[in-house]
Amino acid sequence: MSIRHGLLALLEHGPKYGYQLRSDFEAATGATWPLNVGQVYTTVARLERDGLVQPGESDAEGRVTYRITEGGRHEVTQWFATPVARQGRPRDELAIKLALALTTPGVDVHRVVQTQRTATLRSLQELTRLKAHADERSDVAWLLVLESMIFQAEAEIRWLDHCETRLAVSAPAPGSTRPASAKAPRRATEVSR
Amino acid sequence: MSIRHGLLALLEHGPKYGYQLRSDFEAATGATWPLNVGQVYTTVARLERDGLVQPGESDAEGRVTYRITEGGRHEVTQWFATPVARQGRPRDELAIKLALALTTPGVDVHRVVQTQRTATLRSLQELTRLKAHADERSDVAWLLVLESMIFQAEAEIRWLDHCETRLAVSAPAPGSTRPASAKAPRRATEVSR
DNA sequence: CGACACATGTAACACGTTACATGATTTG
DNA sequence: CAAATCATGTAACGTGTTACATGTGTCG
Repeated sequence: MSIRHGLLALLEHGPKYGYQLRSDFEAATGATWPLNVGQVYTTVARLERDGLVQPGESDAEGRVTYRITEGGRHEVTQWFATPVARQGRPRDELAIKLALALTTPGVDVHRVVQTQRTATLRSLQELTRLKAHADERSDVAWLLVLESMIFQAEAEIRWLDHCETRLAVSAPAPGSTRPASAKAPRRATEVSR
Repeated sequence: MSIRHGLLALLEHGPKYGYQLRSDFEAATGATWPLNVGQVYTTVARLERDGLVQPGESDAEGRVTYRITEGGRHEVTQWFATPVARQGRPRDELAIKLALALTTPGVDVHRVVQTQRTATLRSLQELTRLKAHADERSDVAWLLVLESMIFQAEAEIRWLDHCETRLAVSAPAPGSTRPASAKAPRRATEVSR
């Protein structure tokens, strides 16, 4: 429901038209998650269906605008007042993957963890680079989003390392390929920042 | 795609029937995310449609089992070998909410942050309680999932605190309601563990 | 017997997402 | 002029999710 509410919140600034909603949304979230234009129209249509927005007059250049309704305003207020619940969140694919990797025959858990760790670390570096870029332009919204992702990525790496130590205890020697090196799992290696 | 792949991975243990898949999935992920039985059947039907599973013979008690195919096995291998990409993940609702709260008129960002912080902290405590419970039973899979959520919750709280300090700088006095108290935002207050 | 868990499905819907069709306007 | 961007929409699909219908077996 992120897009739905996001667009709705944007409409509290005043009536907007489709394309504008898209660019505003991307601006507000720092273009971190690109948003297909078509989706704006489908989403707004659904919002209209639910009575949360109304078609407004065409603007000066003849573009179709949408206006938020009383119900829409209420919905937004509600949205901001309600914390995001952990239960309401989508299942964490990574956690599921690792949990299942443990019990699935023929799966090298260590390998899975390391693959993910590398990928996450890489994305963390990329994020840090972007953050520097956002710092210059002092784009607060973008900064917040980026930092959120950075914090998450760091937590993920910590968790992966934690998993390795835990697995190292319960499954000492991972079978075939491994020349008895690399005893302690690579440590968190905090990236610059 | 978590459920899809999850069920598929479970089928690598051998043929299973619907109800069994559900309980096994919940067992593997520690019942953290309850899974509606109906969904197992819809999902398995889609897997069959895509040629990743095949209906097997009925088992001793006459229950309809499903068997994983070669293609299915390949898919699972692929799944475990491919890291979960940040781009592929669903949009982070909390980040979006906060980013939009910044620019939406009439929204008390401080309040939003605090509300979320309280909720997250509460859920963190609940998670810690559950972890103790999982520790006793030494249920590794469940432990991993729980710890994943704990790490995430902690990161979220850190981030929220970070947001507050950042906001405190750019918006010193939040307008009307506030008797000039509470200068420094509540600190991270690491929970026991 | 009645309630409850087991077991299998189906129908319907929500949201997110992409691909495509169609114009108008701008710009190299 | 041609290409790109702006702008609006639609059609179709995918997964996740719930609610319901149905039947069997078990247990108090």
